[in-house]
Amino acid sequence: MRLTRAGEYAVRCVLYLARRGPGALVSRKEVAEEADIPGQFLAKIAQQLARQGIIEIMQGAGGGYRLSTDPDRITMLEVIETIIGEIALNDCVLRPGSCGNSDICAVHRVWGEAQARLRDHLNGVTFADLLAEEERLRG
Amino acid sequence: MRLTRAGEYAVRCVLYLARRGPGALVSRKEVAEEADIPGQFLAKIAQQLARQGIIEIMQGAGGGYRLSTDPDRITMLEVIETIIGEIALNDCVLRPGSCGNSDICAVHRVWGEAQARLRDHLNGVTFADLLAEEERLRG
DNA sequence: ACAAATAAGATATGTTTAGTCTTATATCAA
DNA sequence: TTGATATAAGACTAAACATATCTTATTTGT
Ligand code: SF4
Ligand code: SF4
Repeated sequence: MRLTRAGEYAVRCVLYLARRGPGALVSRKEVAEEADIPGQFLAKIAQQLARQGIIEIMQGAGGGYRLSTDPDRITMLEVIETIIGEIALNDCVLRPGSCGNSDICAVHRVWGEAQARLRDHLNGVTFADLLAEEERLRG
Repeated sequence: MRLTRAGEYAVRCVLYLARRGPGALVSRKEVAEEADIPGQFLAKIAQQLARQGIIEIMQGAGGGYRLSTDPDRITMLEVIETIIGEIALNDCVLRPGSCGNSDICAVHRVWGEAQARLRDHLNGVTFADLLAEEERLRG
């Protein structure tokens, strides 16, 4: 895998929305400025998050973004994989056909297990957890 | 992180050398053909592995590559990081200065822990383990 | 001296990333 | 119903990176 800039921005965006409260409708401009994300780039990312159902986008004057569900039901894995696709440490894990050896390859198994552990770990972290940790760090 | 093609080739190269026996001197041509690696590209990768002390390169006629130590003392992490640099899930983990928030950022901690776990896991797999697993799969 | 083999640097080539630009569409409010 | 505000969607661009290959030099054994 590789966390691209877009993936990092997606996490920042969702975290900022979570921080503003579950129901808050926040303009793209505000998110972009406060979370330090290039505005137009954020637009692309938000559209992907919306397609995935993680956020809702309101168009037109007074529009903006809001979370479509509670922060404790959104995990880091979801947000990241929405943007960069399924996390894969080696291509052969995602597409076993890409290497003819994959069914008898010992290395393949190592990648598979490492990937599974990483995904499980990230899937265990919700944005509610992140908010709570932020509180702890601040206070 | 991201396992590049070069990283994958490095693992294949070391695994092939381990398979041929710890002391065996194997020509680049043989490694390239048997492990399915473009010859000149393998040369570059081998040079990096040699600089790191993982393999030894003998120049001149009758030259080639050999492991410089036992397969049970070479881990996947070592080989991979020799080629692609330290595994990093997010840039801020490797270079905290790259994001001003890193010391108060809850997300940062998640990346840090995930990265540590992944590296530990890969550091626990030696090429002797891989050879043993290959035996098990074959037999 | 010659042949075999790797070293090292320069040079493509293709893909991905990161971001911008432009035009269209939706919404609110006067 | 018109204008201002805001996002949608797709085309486009520039830079970085990955994946090699080519060329010339150097090393080594016979
Ligand atoms: S050799 Fe093994 S690890 Fe490498 S690509 Fe093929 S299956 Fe995957
Ligand atoms: S916001 Fe947090 S996770 Fe993102 S780059 Fe900065 S420190 Fe790292």
